Amino acid sequence: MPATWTSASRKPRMARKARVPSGRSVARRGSCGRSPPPDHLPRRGGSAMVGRAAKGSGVGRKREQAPEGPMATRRAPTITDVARLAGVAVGTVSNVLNGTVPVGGDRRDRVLAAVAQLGYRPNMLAQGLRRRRSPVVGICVPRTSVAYFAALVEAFEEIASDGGYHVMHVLTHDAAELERQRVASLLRYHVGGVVLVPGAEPAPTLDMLAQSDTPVVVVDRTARGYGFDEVTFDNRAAMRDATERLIGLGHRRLLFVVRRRKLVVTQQRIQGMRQAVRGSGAEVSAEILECAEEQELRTRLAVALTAVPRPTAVIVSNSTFAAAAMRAIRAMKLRCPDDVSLLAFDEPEWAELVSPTLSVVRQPTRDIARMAWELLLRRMRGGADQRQQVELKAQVVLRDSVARPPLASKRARQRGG
DNA sequence: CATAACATGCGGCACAAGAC
DNA sequence: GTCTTGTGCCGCATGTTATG
Repeated sequence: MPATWTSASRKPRMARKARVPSGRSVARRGSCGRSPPPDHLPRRGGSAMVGRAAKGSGVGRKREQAPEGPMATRRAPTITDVARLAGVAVGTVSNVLNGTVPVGGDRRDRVLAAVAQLGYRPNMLAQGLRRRRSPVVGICVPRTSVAYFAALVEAFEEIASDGGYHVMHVLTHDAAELERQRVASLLRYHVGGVVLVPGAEPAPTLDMLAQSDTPVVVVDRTARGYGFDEVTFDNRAAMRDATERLIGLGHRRLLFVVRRRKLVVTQQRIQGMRQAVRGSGAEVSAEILECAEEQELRTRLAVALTAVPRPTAVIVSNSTFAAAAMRAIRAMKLRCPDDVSLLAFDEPEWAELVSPTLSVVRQPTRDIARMAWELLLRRMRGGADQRQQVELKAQVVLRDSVARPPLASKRARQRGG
């Protein structure tokens, strides 16, 4: 059987073969023939029966013969129930609720009253089926413990919701296989589109998405060679700016703590850091420390900060690392920023609540979400032709956790008298 | 204009028929 | 008896068409 029947290929209902002794086939035939099936056979309702059911002819599905009211049948009320209670056609209910055709006066009031009385909520799966468009879009991010991803999901949900869509949200926990599984489950739900923040090894997931017809927008990290629309921010420039600001304050020993060195964004940040170091003309050491988890970071950062000479400024790649770094610095009885400065990519809500307040690279989260939504919507509506790549700017916000390094501030005090 | 009737969308499932 | 293939039902909301 073809996956889709076109109107040309679809068999007329009357012409369908009724198989005996298949009870359901007979029932179907009875329905199509517009005469009630024998009483001992199951009856199929369907909208064709609605008018007669609405008029109380007593012809309808078996379940329609159950006691009236949703509580009696323990199923969610359908548009048919609303129509029957209001004494109008199903199409009229649809027209009232969707405003497709104006329905006035008493009928409209009866429909709205029936909706309220039954607590009717349109079935989105059925709507999607009929409209050939899923009202749900998927967003897949590595984790929501990172403030940036949490904010991204929140902003995207808000924007998509304003557009009449719902968001199904999955997490990959930075594991390639989980990422593939989670995205596969989104595809099984036939979401209308997918926004993906890819992990370090996204090829299987991206291959799968490329083979599906689902519109995709890749966010935050690039996916070269796949032709997906992309929304990123300029990590290289952001890191270059941050590094230049630190060097400008007198820092000469920098430590960049990352979760995954392999990530494209991490590579870009490292490049930005090196560009700034080269451009400064000063003798600056810039080390990279790769830590998979927060506990590992606390241990290894403690080791790094006992080195002689120790780093004077630490840059971390996200908010959970920022919290772990603060703990490590405190545990070592070091002072931030007097002994070591701290700057984080990502701006958690607590950045301005802690002491010292946290310096950050602020990602344009809301703009990223809005742009991702616009691109996805364009793809879902079939209006997109060429691949779009949008790169937004991040902003370095220096607060109390960044200051001149110990030696530089001593010299500055001496110069100042 | 308002309404009723009908057709349609998709995929899982049950079932019949045929092949082995 | 088992497996494969093909057919049609079922769920539900809504767009389209015919009718009053």
